[in-house]
Amino acid sequence: MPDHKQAQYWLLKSEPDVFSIDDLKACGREGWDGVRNYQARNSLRDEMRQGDLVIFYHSSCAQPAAVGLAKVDSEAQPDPTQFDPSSDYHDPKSSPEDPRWWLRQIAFVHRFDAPVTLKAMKEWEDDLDFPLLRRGNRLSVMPVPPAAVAKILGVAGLQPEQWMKS
DNA sequence: GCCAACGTTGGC
DNA sequence: GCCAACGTTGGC
Repeated sequence: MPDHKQAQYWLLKSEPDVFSIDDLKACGREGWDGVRNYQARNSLRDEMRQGDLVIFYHSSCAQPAAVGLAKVDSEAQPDPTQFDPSSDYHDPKSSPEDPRWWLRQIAFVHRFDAPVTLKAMKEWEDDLDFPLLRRGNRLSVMPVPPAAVAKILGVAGLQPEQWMKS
């Protein structure tokens, strides 16, 4: 069981062509819909807590990198796109009585002055237990160990203590 | 319940 | 564009 007093940290992947850190900065807050992987769903629905810090990551682009910070800004909500036949994320096997897919509202916090690239992170010791750095990882929502958060913040020129206190 | 086929992710 | 990794599907 997770200790619900303990701060937790997350990484959310987004393709910048679709939704970038600048898009989040512009709108301020966005429902993180369209997640259709059960492990990621479980993180969204069961493990995140309102206020948790999020590392925003750009994937499938020229320079994959952590590009900023956000925070979990709601309790879990059913993802409405699963019930919308016109949506790419429609799931005919799900029902409003027993939703299969969930989302959280995500709020913008900070855009890094310079991205913390995947290339740079791969230089780190691999005892961090950071899922992003594991081979073949495709999770779009994943926990980040505090040591990795501190490293990312440090490379981004931020004071870890300022952002990581719970 | 097994597992081959298939689709998707995502770095390169 | 390539391809490794991995999740899902569906026949049996």
